[in-house]
Amino acid sequence: MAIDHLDGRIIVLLAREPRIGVLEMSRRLGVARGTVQARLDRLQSNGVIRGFGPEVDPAALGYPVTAFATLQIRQGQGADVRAHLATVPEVLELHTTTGSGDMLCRLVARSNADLQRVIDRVVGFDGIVRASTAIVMENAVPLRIIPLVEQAAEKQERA
Amino acid sequence: MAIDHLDGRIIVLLAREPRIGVLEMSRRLGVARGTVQARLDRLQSNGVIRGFGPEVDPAALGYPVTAFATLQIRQGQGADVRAHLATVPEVLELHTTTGSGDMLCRLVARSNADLQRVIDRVVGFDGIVRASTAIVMENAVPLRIIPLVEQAAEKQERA
DNA sequence: CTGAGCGCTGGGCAATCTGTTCAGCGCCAC
DNA sequence: GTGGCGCTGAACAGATTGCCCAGCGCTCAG
Repeated sequence: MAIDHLDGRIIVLLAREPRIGVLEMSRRLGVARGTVQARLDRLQSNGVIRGFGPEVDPAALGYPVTAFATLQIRQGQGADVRAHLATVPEVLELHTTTGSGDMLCRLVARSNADLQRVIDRVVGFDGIVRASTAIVMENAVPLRIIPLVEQAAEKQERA
Repeated sequence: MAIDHLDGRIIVLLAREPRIGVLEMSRRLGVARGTVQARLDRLQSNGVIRGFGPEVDPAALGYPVTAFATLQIRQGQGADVRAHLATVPEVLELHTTTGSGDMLCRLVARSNADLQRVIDRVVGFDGIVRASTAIVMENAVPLRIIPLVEQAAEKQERA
């Protein structure tokens, strides 16, 4: 659960050059290959590293428009709404939250016009009372993890 | 830019079993290795596949709390705010949006109490007028791409 | 103090995969 | 009909992987 400095360097290195391989990593980090291998195994079984899935760019797939929708759900319909949204491919992510809304979801669409279709499909379900949508204009900070990893690694100079 | 059915199968396969390797993929898909290799190269240079960075779980790093904050920015301070937020490790993602707020960011924290510290740091900056935060209770649909890839692949039975 | 457990090192092994190249073949457009 | 393009099936050397081992230093419990 806690990661030390070496773990941090492994993750950062991996994030910067994913195709790098254990051998090359051990060379760069100046440790034995077995060590890197053991650390990686541990990080993966710990769940710190979930996997190495391909990062697909929706824009390159023809879905350049991203939006966030805040949904208000009718009492007791949460499970149904979740199931409904899970069937919509354009829903990339869904969270239930505290606050003014009840759920927050990330959507993509082929165009602003197409976004209307997606939203209609999302909210065209009985349990959803209201939806408020914010279209993303610029992704100022793309999803990142390195700074957090570095911070976590520093705090834990060996668990 | 457009992907066909084979591209879709490659991506889906890769998403399900990231460690699979080109050779094994070609076996499973029933095509020649060179074909898979060429497709992969194309997908990557197209930008459809950005990379294969490790997926790190913030919760396993000691940051189990996720929240979304909607920020209102003082006119003309956008760039400064972006730069400020980029320096906060707990800010995993930042978008500028249309709608009631001006920016939407994803935050993580070590606890609900720690979230207060993070928010203070985020909003403790001159250009930010107001922040409204929603704490994530459940990640009903984790960030996913497969359904979208499948849809994109079906629409394009060979570009 | 002593012994056990643990992590890292440095080495070695066979098996596998990668990057790359080649010729052949079907298909489409010009 | 000819060229371009994509896929196949094969080959090659080079590199990497998964796995195992003995040795060594450190920490902790007895």
